[in-house]
Amino acid sequence: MADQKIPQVTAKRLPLYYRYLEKLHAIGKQRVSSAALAEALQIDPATIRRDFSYLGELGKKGYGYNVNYLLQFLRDFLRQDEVTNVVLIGVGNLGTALLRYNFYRSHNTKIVAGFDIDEGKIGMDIDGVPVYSMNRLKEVLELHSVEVAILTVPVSAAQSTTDQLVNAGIRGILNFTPARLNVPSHIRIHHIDLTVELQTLIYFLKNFPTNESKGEQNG
Amino acid sequence: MADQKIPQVTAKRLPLYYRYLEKLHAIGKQRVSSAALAEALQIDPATIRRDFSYLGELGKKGYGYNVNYLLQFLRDFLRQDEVTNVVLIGVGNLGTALLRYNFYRSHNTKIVAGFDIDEGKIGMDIDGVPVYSMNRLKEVLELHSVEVAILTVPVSAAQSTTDQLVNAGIRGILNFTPARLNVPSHIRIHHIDLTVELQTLIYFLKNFPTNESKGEQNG
DNA sequence: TGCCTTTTGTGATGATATGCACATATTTAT
DNA sequence: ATAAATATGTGCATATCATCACAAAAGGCA
Ligand SMILES: NC(=O)c1ccc[n+]([C@@H]2O[C@H](COP(=O)([O-])OP(=O)(O)OC[C@H]3O[C@@H](n4cnc5c(N)ncnc54)[C@H](O)[C@@H]3O)[C@@H](O)[C@H]2O)c1
Ligand SMILES: NC(=O)c1ccc[n+]([C@@H]2O[C@H](COP(=O)([O-])OP(=O)(O)OC[C@H]3O[C@@H](n4cnc5c(N)ncnc54)[C@H](O)[C@@H]3O)[C@@H](O)[C@H]2O)c1
Repeated sequence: MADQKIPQVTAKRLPLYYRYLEKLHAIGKQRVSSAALAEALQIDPATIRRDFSYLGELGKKGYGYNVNYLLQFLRDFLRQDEVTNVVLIGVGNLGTALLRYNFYRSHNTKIVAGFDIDEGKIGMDIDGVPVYSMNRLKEVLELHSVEVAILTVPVSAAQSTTDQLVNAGIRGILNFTPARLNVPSHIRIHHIDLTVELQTLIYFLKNFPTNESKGEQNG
Repeated sequence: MADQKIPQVTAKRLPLYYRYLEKLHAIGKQRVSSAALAEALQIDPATIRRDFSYLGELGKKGYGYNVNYLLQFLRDFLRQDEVTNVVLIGVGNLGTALLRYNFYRSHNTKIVAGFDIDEGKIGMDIDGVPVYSMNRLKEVLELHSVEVAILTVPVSAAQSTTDQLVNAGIRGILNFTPARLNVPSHIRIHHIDLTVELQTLIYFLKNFPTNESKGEQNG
């Protein structure tokens, strides 16, 4: 498979394409061109074609892309029909919001459990997701075959919690804390630093008041 | 000023440096090398030196960087002593979490108001931040000189809300909805798509089980 | 003082990503 | 059937970043 060759930026755009194709499918659209996708997603059409070209020759010249075919292809490629179970550590302000949202409704990802050290939270059920004590971490991860954790604890608890996660066999962490986590090299970490995002936006506004440059890739 | 020449990625890392320097300052550290910063922030030391070099010659050979000096320099450069007022549209799950967090405690950014259409929410006070009806948008933006909005409404309301924001004179939007917003070219938008972040993490885990590659820059 | 060590700032190179521009293939209309 | 219109896939130029590697400068120690 072409997997090994896909640029990181492309991998980040594929879910975007997938989501939009679902929408097109839902309204009965049969075909779509890179130009139409470009318009809707605000990505250059050549970039879109290049992205798809990494996966194979998915389109037809003079026609464009068949929505059903492309959708199905991406579904397989992104393994959208396998449900991935994840857990969330730190059921506070942000953690609760993410739990409530859950990603399952529209996606293939499901938060199956929350964890906290606050006795008041342990035992709660948030929109169907149970909150456990941290000492049940390993047990629950194994039960649900969980390999990915969302980390929304206070920054002071970030490293110790991460150590516990690594110990319990996690492989990937989506880190919302500002901490730079130390982990063995086989663990993958993605950082989402909302404070930095906000500050960066403000920085650009203050320093490039008349913004002609294209927006960068965010999220 | 060197402003015009700073790469986007550097601009995103500056707040990171600033935050860590504050920490060093707090524990009384006087000097720091790019190697030490690299270790703590998990960024290549050459990248750090290059980043600083865009701002001037801030270090001294054989010595490193003076923490106080660098901190003060970045404070000025990032205008960390000017408070930037922002508003938040859509006081739901995510919006409430962001409001509660607020960025003011440790940063120069303050959410001064929330907005919603839900009658049950209008008039509320969330940790000191009032929630207004959407028809008071222009008035409140002007009162507090707000130019930046955080958007956390349902995706269905994203474009119409954006139009209202643009109309009311906003210049930058931090967009948490999955919608690709259409705005005049002078408006700057940063997207934070949490679903895509999670999916991308999972994609990389599934496809590169033994991850040797460095993690990319995320937020 | 003089020598060795440390560490910067940056030229050079390599890696990754974007987007133009067009040959090519296919559709659509007449 | 033929021509015109459409839209892909990709070579190539350009842009943006990351990192190596080292001369040069400054510190620190004997
Ligand atoms: N809330 C936001 O909008 C926001 C924005 C930017 C960054 N963040 C970051 O996200 C993280 C969470 O923020 P928050 O506002 O939800 O904080 P919070 O205090 O509301 O929630 C933290 C939760 O973690 C739990 N916790 C504490 N120590 C723990 C431990 N050792 N193990 C397990 N659980 C533990 C607490 O009981 C609490 O429920 C913080 O690191 C914060 O910096 C949050
Ligand atoms: N909650 C999450 O963790 C999460 C994760 C990923 C993405 N998102 C995105 O963030 C957005 C908000 O998510 P949420 O879970 O907080 O939703 P939510 O339904 O809890 O909150 C949305 C809020 O917006 C208000 N609102 C609706 N229409 C409005 C309008 N026209 N003008 C002003 N306010 C309006 C609603 O009254 C509600 O208070 C959504 O677009 C969602 O896709 C949320």
